[in-house]
Amino acid sequence: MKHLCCSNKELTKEFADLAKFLRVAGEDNRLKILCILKDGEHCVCEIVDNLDLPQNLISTHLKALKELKLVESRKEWKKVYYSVNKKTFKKYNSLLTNFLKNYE
Amino acid sequence: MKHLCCSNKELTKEFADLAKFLRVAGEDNRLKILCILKDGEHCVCEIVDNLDLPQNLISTHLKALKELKLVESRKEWKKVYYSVNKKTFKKYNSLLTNFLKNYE
DNA sequence: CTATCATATCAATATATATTGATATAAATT
DNA sequence: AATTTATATCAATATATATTGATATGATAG
Repeated sequence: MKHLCCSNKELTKEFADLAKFLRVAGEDNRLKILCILKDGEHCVCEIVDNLDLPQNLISTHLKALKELKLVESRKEWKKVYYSVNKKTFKKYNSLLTNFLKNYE
Repeated sequence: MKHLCCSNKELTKEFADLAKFLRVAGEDNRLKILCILKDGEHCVCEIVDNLDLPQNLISTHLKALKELKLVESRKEWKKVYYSVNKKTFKKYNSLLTNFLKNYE
C-alpha cells in the first residue's frame, strides 16, 4: 500500500499545481517584480527602470507570471499596467499553508 | 530612485534565498517526498517503494533537499533514514509568510 | 571471501528555463 | 507620413535541472 501522499489523486494534482507555482515564484527577478507590484499597479517601464534587466526579458517574466494568473494587466494609452491578482495569491497561499502546516 | 524591493541589500539576499527554496520545493516528486516525511522518518527504500522513480533519482532528490537542510539523515545498519528538519522549515515558512503577507 | 542489500555517485543525455539580439506591433508625437 | 515610445514576440543560445544507465560503496549475510 502506497502512502497517501503518493496515491491520493487530488493530492497529486494539488502538488503538481503547487510545484508549478513554486517554480514560477522561485526566480529572484520575478520575486522582485511581485514585490514591486505589492504597492499597486506599475507599468512595464517602471519595472524596467527598477530591475537591471533588458525590457524584453522583463516582458517574458511578466508573461510567466501572467500565465499563472499571479498578475494581470491593462493597457492605457501606450502603457501597460501590471498588478497582482489577489485571488490567485490567496489560492496559492492557502495551498502552501496547507502543505506546510504539519512541519512544526 | 529605485524601489526598495530592488535596492535593499538585505531584501535582495532574502529573495535569492527564498527563490532557491522555492525552486527546490517546486518539483512534484520532492513535494511527495516531503509529504511522506511529514509523519516521521523513513528510509530511502520506503520512499522508493512509494514513488515511481528509480532509486538513484530519489537519492538525487534527497540530496537536493538535504543541501538546503530541508531534510536530514541518519544511518542505521544498512539503511539510511531521512526526516524533515523542522528548524529549516520554520525559517522558510517565515520568509514566505513575510513575503506573501501584503498580497491580500 | 563472495554475494546480496541499501544507498550514493558519476557521466551522459534530455528537458526546462533563462538570456540575448533582432524585430514586430501599436499608439502617440512630430 | 515618418519618427519615437512602450511593449511583445521570436529564434538562437546559454544555463540549469532532471533523468538514465552503469557503477561504486559500505554493510551484512552466507
